[in-house]
Amino acid sequence: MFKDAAARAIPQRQASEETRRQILDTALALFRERGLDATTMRDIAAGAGLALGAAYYYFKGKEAIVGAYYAYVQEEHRVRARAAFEQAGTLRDRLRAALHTKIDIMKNDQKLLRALFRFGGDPDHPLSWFGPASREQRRLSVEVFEEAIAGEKLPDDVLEVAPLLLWTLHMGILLYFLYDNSPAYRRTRKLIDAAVDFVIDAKRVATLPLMRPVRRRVLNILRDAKLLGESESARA
Amino acid sequence: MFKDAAARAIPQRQASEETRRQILDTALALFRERGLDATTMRDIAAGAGLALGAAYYYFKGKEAIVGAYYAYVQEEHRVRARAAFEQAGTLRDRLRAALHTKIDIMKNDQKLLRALFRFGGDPDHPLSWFGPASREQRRLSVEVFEEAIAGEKLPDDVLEVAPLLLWTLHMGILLYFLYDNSPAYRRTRKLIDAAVDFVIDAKRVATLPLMRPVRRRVLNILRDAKLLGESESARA
DNA sequence: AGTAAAATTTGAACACGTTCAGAAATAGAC
DNA sequence: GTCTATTTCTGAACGTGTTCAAATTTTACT
Repeated sequence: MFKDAAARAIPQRQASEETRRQILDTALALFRERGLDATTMRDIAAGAGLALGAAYYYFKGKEAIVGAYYAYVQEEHRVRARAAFEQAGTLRDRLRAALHTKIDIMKNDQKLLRALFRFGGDPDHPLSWFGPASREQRRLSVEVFEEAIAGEKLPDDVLEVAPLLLWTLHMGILLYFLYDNSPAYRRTRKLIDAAVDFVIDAKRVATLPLMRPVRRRVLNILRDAKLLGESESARA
Repeated sequence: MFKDAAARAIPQRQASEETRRQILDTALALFRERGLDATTMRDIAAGAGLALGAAYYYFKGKEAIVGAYYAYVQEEHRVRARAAFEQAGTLRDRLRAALHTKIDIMKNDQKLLRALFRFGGDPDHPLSWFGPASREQRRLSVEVFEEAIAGEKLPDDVLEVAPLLLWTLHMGILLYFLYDNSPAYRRTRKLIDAAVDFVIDAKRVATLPLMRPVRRRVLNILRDAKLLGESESARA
């Protein structure tokens, strides 16, 4: 039948990967130009010089193309944020970089992102924000914020929730970005800076020893809600 | 041509409103049974004993039917929350009531709600969460939380943001509800109770005179982001 | 009752996303 | 070079949401 799974996973034709790219590039160009809904699979196939069916050979469907874009955004965010972290010394700089780089990547794709957000609420959908299907993508996204606060001296319990909270903030800012129609998304940029300043202050207050009981309460809420995995300090 | 606008607004046929109801009820029954996507407009029309086109005479499209359900949820929430407010004395009781009644209304429609959430991210969509098209619905929804805290003695600035913050919390809980697969949505119920307790505590801290500068900063962020309308205390 | 206008209903038609049976092109073995 | 299996590609076909011109029913008025 076939040699083995590993060998079979490698594309036999070098042209294959190129064709896939061609379809993806054509699709994204059309999405940006006319929007997701106004771009038909027939348009995409024609633009890539192929028949309709060929597009479905490379992508399971229209949403899968959007999914490929999403994966690109995450990977690019990782790369750019890390590069920025090399230069940025203070926590403020690192948090700003983590958020601004994300907007940098998506700044030309507001319409596309709006369409992507459609699938967020449905846990069973492969492109949901919190569902099991996008678990890996989410992990990578949270990891960026883990790295952003990596050098900080923080109590254990804060270390445990901080990345999740920052990721949530980041999702909120993304949502704001979707609705932002100010030139060059200046309002989103300002919101990021203001939000980061607020986070810095909140950190100062939240890490006071006095606040330990409050932190424990928040942790317990999140754990009961299964929003946070179990951990050592669970039975306190 | 016709008498006048007022007379014309009244349905000529009493049967008309009944037919509309019939379509809506059939649609919702099918949505609950098979889900939104698996239910076709042809199914709905057939179930209501009509031809396909008739369904489009009463509803602009499939999404409009979902929109009608959404409007029902809001109205029902208003009614139930107010009834509960009559009985509930403490702020804790009132906030709990405001949130629990909402879940009560939607508890059989998780799948439908997931489909509704699809449109939330797109500002141009009539069913978006924050867009101009759903402004009125949103106002009604925020109003419930205004009423929940109506009797409280609160500083002006807190009064200004509190309903918006509570509404945001409520949206977050809704999102959690969408993903909750615990029996009888017990996790969502627990989260509501815990979140309300947290809000009560947060209120206690946030209303301290000491916290006034912090409150002003938050207010300024929200105003700069246009998430809050301008007001008297804007130039402080 | 008769008539015209309006409201309601019909079902064919359109463009879309997706599927699929098979055709064409290519790779690998001999 | 020939043959076979695999990859790649084609385009017709299906079911969908939506539109629309036309048919039918009801209302309003004389």
